[in-house]
Order: sequence, then C-alpha cells, then structure tokens
Amino acid sequence: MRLSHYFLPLLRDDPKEAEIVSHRLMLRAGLVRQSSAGIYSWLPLGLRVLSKIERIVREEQDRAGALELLMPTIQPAEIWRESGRYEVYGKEMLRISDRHEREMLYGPTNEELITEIFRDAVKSYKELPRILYHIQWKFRDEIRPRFGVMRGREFLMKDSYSFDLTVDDARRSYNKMFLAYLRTFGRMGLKSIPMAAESGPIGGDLCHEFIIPTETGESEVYFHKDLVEQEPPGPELDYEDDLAPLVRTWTGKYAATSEKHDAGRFAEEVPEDRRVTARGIEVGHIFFFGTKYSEPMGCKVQGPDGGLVTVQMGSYGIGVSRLVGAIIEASHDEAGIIWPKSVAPFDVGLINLKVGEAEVDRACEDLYRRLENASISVLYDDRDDRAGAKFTAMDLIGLPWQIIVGPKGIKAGEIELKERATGMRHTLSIEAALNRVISSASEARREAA
RNA sequence: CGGGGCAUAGCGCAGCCUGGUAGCGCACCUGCUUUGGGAGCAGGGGGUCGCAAGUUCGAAUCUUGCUGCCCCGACCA
Repeated sequence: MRLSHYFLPLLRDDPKEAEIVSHRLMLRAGLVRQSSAGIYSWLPLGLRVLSKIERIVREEQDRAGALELLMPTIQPAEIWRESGRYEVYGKEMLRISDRHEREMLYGPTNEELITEIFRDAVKSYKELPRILYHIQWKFRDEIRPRFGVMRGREFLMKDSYSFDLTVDDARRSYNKMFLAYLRTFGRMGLKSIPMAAESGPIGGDLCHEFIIPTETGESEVYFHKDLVEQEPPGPELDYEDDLAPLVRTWTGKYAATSEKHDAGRFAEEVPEDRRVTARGIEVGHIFFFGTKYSEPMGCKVQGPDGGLVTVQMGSYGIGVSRLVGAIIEASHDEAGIIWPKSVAPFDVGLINLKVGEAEVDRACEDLYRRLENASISVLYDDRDDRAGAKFTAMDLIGLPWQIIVGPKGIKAGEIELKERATGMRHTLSIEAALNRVISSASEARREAA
C-alpha cells in the first residue's frame, strides 16, 4: 500500500478525552475514531489489526474442533423470557422494538439464541459433543464506557458454546477451550494467565478469566511467577488427547483476580520471590454453567438408554476488539505502538527519504514490488514529506520493520533496516535487507502454524 | 445512577469575568528556500462559537432549559 493513496489520519497531539495509552495511541495512529460514547469506527489501519486478531482466534477455535456459525446482532425478546434473563438483565441491555411493536434487543451475548438453535436441531446424544462459536458485534449499554475500545459499549466478541451429555464430557470441552485460549493469546505475542474467577452457578473450578498483565490494567491480580514464564502449548497439541494433565500445569498454581484473591493462600502457596502482584486486562473468560439455559429452554437430547437428558453447557468468550487495546497496552513505548508481528497491520514500512530523486525512487519501487511479490505486506511512505515526519509517523504506527532508503545510502548500494521493537538499525545491501525481512516474516508464519 | 468538569476550525487551546460580530499553535492549500528524527519565510482556505429560547440596539461572552462528551465511584468482556 502506498501511503500517498491510503487513508491514515494521524494526530500529532493527544485528544484530550483519551486517558490511557492504548486509547491515545489508537486515536493518534489512525486506528479508530469515536462515533459516540463507547462506539467506534474502525479505520483502515485499525481494521487490518482487528481482522488479523479475528483470524488468529478463528484458526485456534477451528483447530480445537469448534464450529463457526454466525448469529444475528438483533434478537427477539421471547427467548430471553424463556431463560428468565429478560427481566434480570437490566439497563445494560439495549431494548428496541420493531414496526410491529415486537420487542427486540441488540444482543449482549448469545446463550439463549444458540440454545434455541441447538435445541431445535439436535435430538440425539450421538450428535454430542459439539462446540459452536461465532464472532459478532455485541452491545452492552455500559453505565460508563471508558478506556477507548477496551471498555466500549459496542464490541466485537468471539463466543463459543459447548454442548455435552455429561459433566465429565463438559469438562473435556472446557479443557479444549482452556488450551485453545492459551494458544490464541500466545500467538498474538501476549502472556495470558488463566485465573480463578467468580464461578458460575455450578461452582467448582470450571471458571477462568484470561488476564494479560499490564501496567494500566483494569483490575489487580495476584499470581505465581511461574505462570508468566510457562510456554503456551505448541502446534503439536492434540485436542483428542487427555488434556487434563496439561491444564493442571496451569491451574495448579496460584492466580487470582482481586475479587477471588486470598492473601493467606497466596502467602502460603507461593514462595515470596515468586509472588507477583500486578494489574491486568481480561481478554477472555470461560465458564461452565451446566443446565442454566438448557433446563429452562428445554434443550434435551435422547441418551443411549432412550431417556431425555438435559444438555450440559459452557460458554467461552474472547474480547476481540478489546484485544487491540490490550496488545497496545502490553506493547508500546514513548514513540508509539510496537505491533507483535502476528497482528501488525503491515509487515514492513518502507520509507522513501527523498521522493523525486530517481535513484531513491527506483530502489524503493523495486523493494516495494519484490516484497509484495514475496507476500510481505508493505506500507510504502512515498509522500513528499520530510524525513523526520516520516520517521515519527512510522514509529507511531509501529510496524515491526522499517526499511529506510535515502540518497546517501543508495549511492553505496545500501539501505537501512530498523527493527521497531528493539530500535536496532542495520545498514545492509538491498538484497540482504530483503532476505532478512522475508525470512523474518516466513518464520513468524511458521510459528503461527 | 451519585459526584466533578468540558463543549470556540481536523487536533490542542485563548477569548467569556468587564457584550460591539472570532483568534493562536499544529495540521491543510500555493510559492520560494530547505531536506537522515515532526524545517523557514511569505501568502491563503476553513468556524451557524453544541442546540433552543430569553435579556439587549447588539450575545462566543449574560440568563434559563436541553443535548453531547470526559473524569472519579458503583457495574462490567
């Protein structure tokens, strides 16, 4: 993409409404624009990031055996009456009525809808277990939206729902999602820590929040240091294996958010030099809720003995749009965003320091073409602007690599390669720089697989 | 929903107290000079001063009402 043809409205100053760093940077780097409180438009650069995150989430859900579908944003009130939540949900739910005065709502979540779909379609235990998911916009009319996209009213969420015959089976589904989440966040360059959370109605240990420790997180968290050092499962993970032992390596160590924190247990179970108290951002939440919806909504299947069995369910959410903010909170510096390679809107920024000088233009065009041919996405700054402005802009938007081409270097057949994350700059031949960037990108892709 | 604050050009702000028909910096356009970390000079474009009533010869400025947005708290992915 040539920057001269792109839509990238950068802001030099911090908009005064943006308090936290991710919100400021998202506005300044031209990722989003606010439409109204807690509701954002995604501009081209931001949308590219959102889509990349979405793709990783999708790939890991699919890998774990979950099946994608797509439910509507607008739901009828009836099914919420069936589950009993229509009255319970309160003002967070955006209620609307259509021209026939039929009560509708903009879905804050989809348990009712998926239960209805499943109930109407599945009658036999032979079709269990199943995990269904979708990635869809939700709306919760928060009393006070804040932190930009991290706590918006409208947000993009991946929500999965598991359907099992027995509680033991449900635990297996839960474990699949548990590990899929570790892989998902890991692929985005995030250290996520599963933490004991407020348990569902069934209680027990089947409820976890996935927290990214950051300086500006919304809540206080306490955990064993081993958990940040532990590697997420690799691509060799077989979801058909017994996953319980692997899950236990994560759940066996102390980790809790403030509402579940037990200072006594923390001190007792974790050696002092391993105790971490930090702030964190919740990016995922998984829980088992048994028959909370299947019971009132009559979601039953026939078991092997011919009797009707109420289905055991769980649900598993990932805040997809929130992740954009969370990643920035976890990865930035004074100059701007530092995108992890897997979610960067472009793989590399190409800076032409002297637009109009034939040799420099030629070298840039050549690089641009060869990178694109190698399936490396490039944002080429071909604007007639000053070097300093280009450097600042490129640092702000945080692409992993910058290739800097100027008249001095090009006479010697050299260009400069800068790695955004480390600030390391190398003066290289064009060929060497190309190889370096291409191999870095293909390496990142291999890790992803 | 309780408490506090703000609303003037794309962004950041001044002007308001003491009414006289709108200004600064950045951004944007033109020209010249510059050109490896947000250049300089000159010239220019852009604002129904959030909305509505009222007071007044006259309202960005005073009064009343409304709306929007932000911050703190309770609540939440």
